Amino acid sequence: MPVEWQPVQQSRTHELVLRSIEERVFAGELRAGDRLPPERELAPVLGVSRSALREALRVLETIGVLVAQPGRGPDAGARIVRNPDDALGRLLRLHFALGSYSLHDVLEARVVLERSSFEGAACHAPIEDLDEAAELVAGMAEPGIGVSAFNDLDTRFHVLIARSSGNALTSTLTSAVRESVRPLILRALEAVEDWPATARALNAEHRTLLTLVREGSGPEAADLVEWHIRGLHGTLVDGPVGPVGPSSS
Amino acid sequence: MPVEWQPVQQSRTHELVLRSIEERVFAGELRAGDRLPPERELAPVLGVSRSALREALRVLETIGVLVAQPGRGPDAGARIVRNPDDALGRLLRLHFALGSYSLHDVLEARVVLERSSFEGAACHAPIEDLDEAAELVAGMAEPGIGVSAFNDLDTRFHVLIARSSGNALTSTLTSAVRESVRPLILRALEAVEDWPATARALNAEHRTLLTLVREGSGPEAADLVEWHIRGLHGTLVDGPVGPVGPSSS
DNA sequence: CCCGGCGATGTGGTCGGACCTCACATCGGA
DNA sequence: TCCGATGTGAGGTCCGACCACATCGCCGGG
Repeated sequence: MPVEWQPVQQSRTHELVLRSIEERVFAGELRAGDRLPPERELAPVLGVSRSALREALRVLETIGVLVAQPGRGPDAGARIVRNPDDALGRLLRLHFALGSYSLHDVLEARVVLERSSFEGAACHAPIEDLDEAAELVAGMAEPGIGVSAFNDLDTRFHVLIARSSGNALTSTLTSAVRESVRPLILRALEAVEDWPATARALNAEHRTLLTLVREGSGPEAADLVEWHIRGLHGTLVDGPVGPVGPSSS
Repeated sequence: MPVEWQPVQQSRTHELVLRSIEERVFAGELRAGDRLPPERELAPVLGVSRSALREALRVLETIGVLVAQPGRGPDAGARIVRNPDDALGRLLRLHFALGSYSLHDVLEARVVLERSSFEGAACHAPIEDLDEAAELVAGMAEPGIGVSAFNDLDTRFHVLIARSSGNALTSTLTSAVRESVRPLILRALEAVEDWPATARALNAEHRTLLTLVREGSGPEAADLVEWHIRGLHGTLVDGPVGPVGPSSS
């Protein structure tokens, strides 16, 4: 046999419905902002039950392609939207927790993506984003800031830079990857010995990063953020915090 | 008010179920390979109807965390698995079709990811993967190969290199991004004027890439693949093929 | 004439029950 | 001993009903 046999995949109905709607999207017949017919109308048109249709809609909803609101009026019903971030974040978080990806893999991915983010941000980040980033950095420099609050601000800082890089895709990916390791970083920060000193060191890096981005020094910012990320992940593997997986801890 | 109000988000039951199962995964109580109780048992335990539970399971299934098989025996039932690739691919394809990402964004993402892939592959790609890649390259060099078959092999080549880089996460991301532009590339190749010449040029690049990877020249391979990708995407925007989105092009 | 209350309407959300298909497990007859 | 009919339990599908909610529009009081 020339190639391996494909399972004939005789489908479950909801899968067919999903495929049908996807094709409409690929064909450009469904665009962001469009409304789908009500479930009770669409189901018989597609020749399936409402349950099967709803399962397909649910899937589309969780991958950020659809939102559904009950009620009546212009906002009600199922609408096509573009909100990939939540879905991607959930996906990566779950798979990271399941051990699909090692910490090392995530580290490398972060390095690659954030280098690109910072380089992009150095080239064309809007001023207001940089000002907002400055506020975040200032927030992290507050004396006596808690680990949790710091982690929140740190996440928002990196995500903001990614978004301001002008590339929606790498921005989404960066956010998702950063979010997926967020609980791990939180635990690592909680376990650090001299927290104030660590915070100061991280803050210094953040300030320098922001300065480099402001003056358009893309490559330097990229190098520094790589060092920044590798340093933090180094404490992850060295520290007493084990991986999420079943091993030890 | 200190911070903006969060919508209270009183959730729909299936969302609660989803969250509940997710927490089990995050807590490490559910691992890859584990089986969930039958739907008819689990639903009353969680205090929801089977429909709500099924919607949550369906979501988990489409993000590659779960597979469900009917019947009886060791393979039957709902099992936790790790198969993020399909889900990620579908997600990116849909959002790309919806115009969440511009062609430029995808180009940059591909460049960043595949540079990393090829550098990784040059460092530690297993011999058998390289041999398989050589077969793919040879397949693409077949005289009179069709555009569609070429595109298939080309996709498999890039995905294979990504997988052999040893990084599961960037591999998955690379595959997903490459797959998301697959139909676009197909249309661009179909529209090319002198197809045999184009194929020859691309094949030469592929051969050189493979050689560089084989001899461990990571940076050189990265530079070449960047040039390779930018060249191909250049034909995309130049060619008569417009982007899927509604915007002008 | 204006305006506030209140029911009609239509939407998604949920639920319980019923039946189907499938694949394994079992047991009986050849 | 072997083989096929049958039982059983899993997910897959469908149906009908009800619920919660938001809007629309009527209607009566001011």
